[in-house]
Amino acid sequence: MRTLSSDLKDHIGKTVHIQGWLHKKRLLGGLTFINIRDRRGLVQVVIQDKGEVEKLRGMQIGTVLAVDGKAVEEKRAPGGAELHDAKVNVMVPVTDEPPIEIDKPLSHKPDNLDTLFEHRVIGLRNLQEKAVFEIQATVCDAIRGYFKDNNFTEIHTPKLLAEATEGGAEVFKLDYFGKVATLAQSPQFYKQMMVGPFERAYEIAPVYRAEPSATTRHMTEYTSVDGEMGFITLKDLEHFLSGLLRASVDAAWDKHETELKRWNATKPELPTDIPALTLAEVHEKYSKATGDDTVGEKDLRPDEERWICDYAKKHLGSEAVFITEWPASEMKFYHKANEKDPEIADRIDLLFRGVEITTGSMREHRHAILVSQLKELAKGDPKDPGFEPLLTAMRYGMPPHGGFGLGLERLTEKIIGFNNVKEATLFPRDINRLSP
RNA sequence: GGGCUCGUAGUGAAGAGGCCUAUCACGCCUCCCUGUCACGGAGGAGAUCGCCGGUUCGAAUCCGGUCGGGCCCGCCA
Repeated sequence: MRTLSSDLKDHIGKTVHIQGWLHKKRLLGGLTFINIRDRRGLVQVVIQDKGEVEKLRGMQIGTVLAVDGKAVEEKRAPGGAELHDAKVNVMVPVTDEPPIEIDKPLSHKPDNLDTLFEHRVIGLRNLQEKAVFEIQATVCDAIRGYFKDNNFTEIHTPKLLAEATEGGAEVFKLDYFGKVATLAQSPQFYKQMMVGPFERAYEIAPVYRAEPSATTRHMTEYTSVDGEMGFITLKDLEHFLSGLLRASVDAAWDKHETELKRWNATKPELPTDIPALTLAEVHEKYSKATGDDTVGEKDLRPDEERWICDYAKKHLGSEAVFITEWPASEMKFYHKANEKDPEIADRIDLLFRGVEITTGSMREHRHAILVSQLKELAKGDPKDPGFEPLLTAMRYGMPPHGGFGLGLERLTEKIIGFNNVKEATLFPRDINRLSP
């Protein structure tokens, strides 16, 4: 029976069998300490028998070991317990020296990120590095829980599509048995259609963007958290997103405070209702403060996103901020213009610690208006197989509805306090990286 | 796609015309060490300074090209 590192203290005085990876060797002459890593953490093994130590000669970090020994309470040991009288069995010997060291923090300096990703397979064995993805898994769990608590149904939509549809982002094209298929840039139309059957639906899945962007915010493949709900208003969406962000952050801090502090993370300040500013207000404040005139611009500059987040932290008591009242002239064809002011789109962006993590909007659910917006804004053909199903949904009854897309890696990045989204991505994909 | 910037042992860094036969730390190998936990100590191996060309008596160092990173902008989320 295998005992896990975390359970050693429950077996004091007993002989136990542990299995894991050699994580660290410390040879002190007559006394040798080794750390063994398993899925729960590390266990310290003390070896005095020269013959047992000799079995580890030439064995590199990463060697897979099984060790039998006696669990002993020991104040001087990490975790308060350790293994004595160890009998070592090398299950899988490793004699090649690892390309990077994993028992100390890996360099996350921008210049060294390439090395970090090149040796990702080994680097993730570093406890601090793998914690990034344990935190991400917790965030993902929290998001699922929040959706579930709000009566959403999880869906899985196709990533292979017939046409380039949404407009905006470039899509990847690929050969599909002689036809051209595209990779989904978002589950946008499918999640909207699924409001019909489910009223509330969500998906957490990869999406693909063929934009040749080389920034700290962009990848060609990322994990999109998509939600869509019927019978709501833009204000409802705002509340929902406030709750979603707080649930994510709280779960991460409840479960991983130690790891987050090791990354020098601070718990973000987030009020119950995240403050909202209009796009015009942001331009005005930014222009006044920096002397860089952005008034009248139809989007936010990256520097404005950073600046307004600093502003919100200092003056609004929040490290996240909603941006509202976007120009209707720039909206996607499936967005809905504001009923009272048709110059404004019912769209809302959520900025968190300097980056946009979410875009949400009300969708145009009235068939006739959607058809005309499709023709005018996207120059699209309603008969196109890429658009036709969405229009069918509207034709046969869709309530006012809205939804959002959230970048899981950007959220994780900013919870931990990284500056590059790729640091929060297991195996990042960008314009020049396809491997590992 | 544009601008700026960086490529030096396995990893991280120093060196900015001759002090370089290239320095340091970690890792690796050998030896010493019984409470380490980024253990400590002694010794050793490991780099044609990304690549190609040029300037110069002399290039890791200057110039041009090239390849590969990074950051910002654009595009986008």
